[in-house]
Amino acid sequence: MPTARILKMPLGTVERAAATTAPQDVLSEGAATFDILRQMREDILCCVLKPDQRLRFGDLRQRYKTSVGTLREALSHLVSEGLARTEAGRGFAVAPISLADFLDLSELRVYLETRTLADAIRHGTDAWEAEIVSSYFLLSKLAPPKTDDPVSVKREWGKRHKRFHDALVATCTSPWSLHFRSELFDQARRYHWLTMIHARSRRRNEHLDLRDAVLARDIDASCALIERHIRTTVEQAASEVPGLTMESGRRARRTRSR
Amino acid sequence: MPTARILKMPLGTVERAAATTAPQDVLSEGAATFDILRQMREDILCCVLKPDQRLRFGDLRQRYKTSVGTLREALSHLVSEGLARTEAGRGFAVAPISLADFLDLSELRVYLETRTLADAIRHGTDAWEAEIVSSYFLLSKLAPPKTDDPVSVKREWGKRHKRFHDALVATCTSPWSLHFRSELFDQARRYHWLTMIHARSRRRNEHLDLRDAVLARDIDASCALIERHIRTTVEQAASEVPGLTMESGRRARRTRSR
DNA sequence: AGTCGCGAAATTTTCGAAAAAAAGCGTTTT
DNA sequence: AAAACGCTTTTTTTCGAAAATTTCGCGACT
Repeated sequence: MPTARILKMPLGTVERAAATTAPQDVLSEGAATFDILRQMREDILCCVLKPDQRLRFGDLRQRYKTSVGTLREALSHLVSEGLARTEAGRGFAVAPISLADFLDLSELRVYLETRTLADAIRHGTDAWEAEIVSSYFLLSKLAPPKTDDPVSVKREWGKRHKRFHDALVATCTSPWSLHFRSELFDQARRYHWLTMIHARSRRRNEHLDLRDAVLARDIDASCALIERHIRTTVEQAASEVPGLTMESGRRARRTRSR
Repeated sequence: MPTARILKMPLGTVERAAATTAPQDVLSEGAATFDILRQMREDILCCVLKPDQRLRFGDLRQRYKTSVGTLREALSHLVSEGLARTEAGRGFAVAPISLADFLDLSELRVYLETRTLADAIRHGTDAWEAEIVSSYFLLSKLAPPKTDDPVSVKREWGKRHKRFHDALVATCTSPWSLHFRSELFDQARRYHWLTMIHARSRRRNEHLDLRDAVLARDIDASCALIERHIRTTVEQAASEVPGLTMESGRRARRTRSR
């Protein structure tokens, strides 16, 4: 069973806490390419590289201090993950965002998050609970970042946020579900930064409620909470950030027409 | 079964716009890298490159007549698709197969196939029906390949089989669902060749039944058919091909110890 | 016997330059 | 004025060799 490995994993490691046993998440941890890939992924997720932004090799080479080949391989991965696009002969660009896309992926997310969470609760262990407690604690020590917070703060919060959510579903027995869940979670992260900019009073204790429901092994309550967690964010985005989310569609068309 | 509830669940409300742009299926059709990628994918899907087989650059370079960089990029993609694995410094290998994996991915497939099919039927058009008729016709002209059929025959049948199934869900309005469905469909293809080897009398008209149910716009019947289509194959594999499906686990270990 | 170490061979990873393709631009043509 | 052409510049794509790493084989040591 793949879960066995998760359980043995030391809980202190901040980096790759969970989801490592999924079918193909692991590229090759030690390689330099992997570092570049991770950096670029973070930059896209945190919107340092903005949607629809063109990714020229000249710039990238300078930014990441590496060769074209390595970059190309990393970009290739990002395309597969849906974080970048490429057209023959026209290089790469950050994947666009749109309200339609956010709605679509959130809909699937609800299914995958509830499915994996329910299964994880059924197969929960002590180590699983411990990692949930631990990762929640780390998350709670950081306030959700505001618009003008430096990127490093956003990055760190994003990391802890992901770690917490990964911890919740870590004991799910379906590697494929976990894999797709993780991919969609990352996709959603891009939209989160946009909604946060406009979010006035942050709804407070959703993560705490979630943690407690999960630790109480209450499947129905947990799934209901995570479903609302996702749906609330979508609705917020749909109503509060219409300008930004629609903007990318225009920009995408402009790029193509030129 | 939870699937009954799933069938009635309508998809998100506002996905019309998203229907046109798939998330990331298209790499870059014109490029040479894309050709190599497609060739390698086919070779893995048809088990010309066998599960757990190591993919050395020397051999690959000769086989596909291309450079290391290009190969690396293609392999990189295959890893993302879950058709290959890689470990830092140890190169690439074809992804292993196992009964557990087949069971897991089939379970998710049932959900994604029924979800996309139901939505596609709701949004069906004349062109959609025409392509279903056409692709079914092409599929029906070829008998399902036997064990000793040449690879080219298997390849062609596989191509038509995929085209038919793609046609069924073509008008689904959820790009993400379509994307994941397609990925899992390809994964399942690898297992199909193994089960076919042992399948005695091929159950005949499943595709025809499916076609007619879909054209009649009967969502419940269509979904029930495709669900059984998937489940039957899994059960067949589980009971009839225990030796083969279990073998890969051993082989994987052997490769590593070597 | 087992294993530890060390050099040789095989293999992977990284790199930047050459080739190919696209974009930009000014001039000419309709 | 808009389209068409040919030129230069920019950017992408492809390639194979150099560097780094792992694997293998063999002899010495515990």
